[in-house]
Amino acid sequence: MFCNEAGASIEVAGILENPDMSRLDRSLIARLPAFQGLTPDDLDRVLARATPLRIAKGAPIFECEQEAQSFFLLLDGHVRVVRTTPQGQEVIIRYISPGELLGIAIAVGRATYPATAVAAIDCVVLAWPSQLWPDFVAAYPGFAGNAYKTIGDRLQDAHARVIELSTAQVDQRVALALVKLAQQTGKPTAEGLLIDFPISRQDIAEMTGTTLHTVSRLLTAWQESGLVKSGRQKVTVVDSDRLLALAEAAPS
Amino acid sequence: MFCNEAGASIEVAGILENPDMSRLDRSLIARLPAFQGLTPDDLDRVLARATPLRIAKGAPIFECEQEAQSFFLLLDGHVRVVRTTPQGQEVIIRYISPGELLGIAIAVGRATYPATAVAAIDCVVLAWPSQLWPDFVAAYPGFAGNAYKTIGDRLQDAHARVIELSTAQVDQRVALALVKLAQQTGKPTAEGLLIDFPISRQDIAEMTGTTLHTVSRLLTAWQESGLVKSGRQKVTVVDSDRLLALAEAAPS
DNA sequence: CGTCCATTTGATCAGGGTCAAGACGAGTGG
DNA sequence: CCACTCGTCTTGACCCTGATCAAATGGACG
Repeated sequence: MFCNEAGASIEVAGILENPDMSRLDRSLIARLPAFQGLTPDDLDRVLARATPLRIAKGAPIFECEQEAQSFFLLLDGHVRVVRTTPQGQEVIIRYISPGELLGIAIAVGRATYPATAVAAIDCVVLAWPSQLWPDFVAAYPGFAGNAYKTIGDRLQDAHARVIELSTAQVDQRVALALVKLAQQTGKPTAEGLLIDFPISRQDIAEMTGTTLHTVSRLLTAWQESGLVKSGRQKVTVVDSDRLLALAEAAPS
Repeated sequence: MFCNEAGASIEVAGILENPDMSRLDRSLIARLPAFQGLTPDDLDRVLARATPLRIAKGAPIFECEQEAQSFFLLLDGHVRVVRTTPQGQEVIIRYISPGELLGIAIAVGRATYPATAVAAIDCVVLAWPSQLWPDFVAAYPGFAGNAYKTIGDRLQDAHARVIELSTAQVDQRVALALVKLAQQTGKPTAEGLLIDFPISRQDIAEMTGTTLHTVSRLLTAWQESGLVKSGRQKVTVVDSDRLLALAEAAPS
């Protein structure tokens, strides 16, 4: 179960090799928003029920429509949440960063996952069986509250994207998507905020409802004006402010 | 508090005139999904804390960014949930039908409403103070569960719209919006399913991310081919099946 | 009967999708 | 170590969908 097509050869911080992983990162884990308000004892009990999993880059964590047997917390890596249309076009719903919950369909009474989650890079997640959800809600109201807050944020986010797609031009949407990604996952470098996982033009297109061609043209144009710097599956946001201004500007 | 700019002159089923309204519709209310799983006694207690309100057509129930002092249940009428962009463009997030909860920001830990709700026609709602939410969740887990299910459905819906806006053509989006509205609120007539509240071309445009001009052209074209029948602020879906086929067809 | 708002319809045009081709880089197997 | 291949990215040319601009028509309501 810890292996998948490339599982055997992955080298992630040796969490699985350490039988006592939960104690190892306890202090880090305790700090996650998902666990705010839990007593150390409660946290112990919650972590004791979790199964750590390592997911290879490109491997699915769960698939759309599949029975929701577990819910997850991303400890390390980045996850892409995707839906495919009947015609086979993919749309990226969101990227998940370390510390976030995912696959929490069970929290809103769904029996199946509404989307597919794929590891954008090698990931480490904690998994809990869905049956535990009602117990967790009853025993650790803080945990449930944080989970519902997450759902509320995502609902808000989804509405924001509906509004964006309805009213903004392609360049604005792409600019905003890059700014958000940079804020969410940006790693500071000499040149600016580097998006911390491989992301192709195609990926950006699937996030913003456009084509890789248009994204490519925009990125080269912005590179020339010093807003971004980009390479193969790599984007660095150089001037976040000007990019954001572009995203919010009236369509000149 | 029961009055607003047009409040005094509205004529809605005389619920407020009846001091005992809750007993009046008890059997109807008990049947709403929001209350499934509550014992009659619990339902009594829940309803005893509710304030019935009458909202005139066009009047707001709550406004975006405003402090979320209450949550609501729509008993009668139809509510349009709207967001306005900084540039002043309006986007219709959804229409609420009788029996649905609204303004449940508090359930996901928000202090303010994320959107504006406006009565599309004269409405009757029940309002509860937000402070009651934690008590309700604790005392009536079924109520909370149903509320979270509602939120899950809306999240699902929002994602569906993101996908639509990202991948479908305007005509498909408009067709799908009409089919959904007809299913949700359609009143059977001799000609087909009549959408049960005044809805303008502009409204449909704001739901689908297009312009009233394009909607107008589509509706006249579809009227000629017998798919719909429409008039001033009025749309009847004549051939739901063919309209749905159009919505799902590959962009020929 | 006049005013206001919703709707229709035509003409124009541009944003951005589609089609096509080539360049570049990275990993693979010989 | 190099040649090959595949996937990503770039760039040009073209054209279509649907927005924009403009104006007229038609109900509804005071």
